[in-house]
Amino acid sequence: MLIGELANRSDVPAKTIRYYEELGVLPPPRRTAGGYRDYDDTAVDRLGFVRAAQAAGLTLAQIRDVIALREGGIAPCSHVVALLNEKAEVVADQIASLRALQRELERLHEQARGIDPADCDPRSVCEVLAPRPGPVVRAAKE
Amino acid sequence: MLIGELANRSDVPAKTIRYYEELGVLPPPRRTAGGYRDYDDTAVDRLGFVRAAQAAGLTLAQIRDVIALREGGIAPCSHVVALLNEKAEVVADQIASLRALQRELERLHEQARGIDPADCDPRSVCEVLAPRPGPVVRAAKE
DNA sequence: CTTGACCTTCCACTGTGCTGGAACCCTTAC
DNA sequence: GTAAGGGTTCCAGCACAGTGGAAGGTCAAG
Repeated sequence: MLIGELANRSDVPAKTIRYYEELGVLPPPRRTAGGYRDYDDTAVDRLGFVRAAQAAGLTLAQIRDVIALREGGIAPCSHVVALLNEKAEVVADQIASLRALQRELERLHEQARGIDPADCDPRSVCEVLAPRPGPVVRAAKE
Repeated sequence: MLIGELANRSDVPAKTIRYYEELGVLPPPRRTAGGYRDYDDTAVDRLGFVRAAQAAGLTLAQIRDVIALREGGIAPCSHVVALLNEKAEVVADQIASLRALQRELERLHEQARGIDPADCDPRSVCEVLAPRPGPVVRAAKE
């Protein structure tokens, strides 16, 4: 099957499929006489795996490594479990930061209630955002 | 004061200060005869505001716009409140996605318990990540 | 023989907030 | 005069997962 059909069947854009190949997430398929990529059905399974792994929050680099283990003849299960645990920690941290930010936003909301724009000292730009309490919390990333 | 002193006093790297100027977050200061940036004390306040606004999760572009209002003689308070509300919504969504991801990770953890690597069909790469239920949840971004 | 759909490669760009480095100028002390 | 320690500009790149577009090759139908 050509790349367009694979794209349709897997619901992954052809452009992305080529990108995955470049990253090593998808093995280079054989080519037709004309130089077109020619996939077999396992490519559909593979893309399904990639989607499942992304849904679990793995990066393409991690997914590539998992696949490399499998291609090297090693069942990657324990490696995958370790990745999932790692990810679970990261997610917990992210949730914690976001919750802290949520609290900060609530505080600012409260604070805004008590402010008359006319009282606002232009030097502070806007007192609604006046910094106050303890450790500064940066917005969570990723 | 020169940029280095401002950097020390505000705890923002000189490089970052120049970057903020380029973005329009900091007004271009006057220059010394030798071409050095020469700041007054208001620059320290301004950087304090930027940090507070970042702590509330605003982007530099949003911060720039808030500052532009203030420089245009308009008290930006109501605009800021709107931004904070917007941000609060985004944060709530992010927390929801991360929690969904957390549940998915727990599910996979459970699932992994019942799997013997030897049973794993290489076609699926690793059954620990076998997709299962309904809507696929992508990892939260930002 | 040409049109159109499909495929190929390659390079650049997106958003976000910086950071690093090169090559060069200014100021002060020695 | 020269060295150190500021400062200046501009260009490049980081992570991340793609996306857009140009220039061109392949293949089947009309």
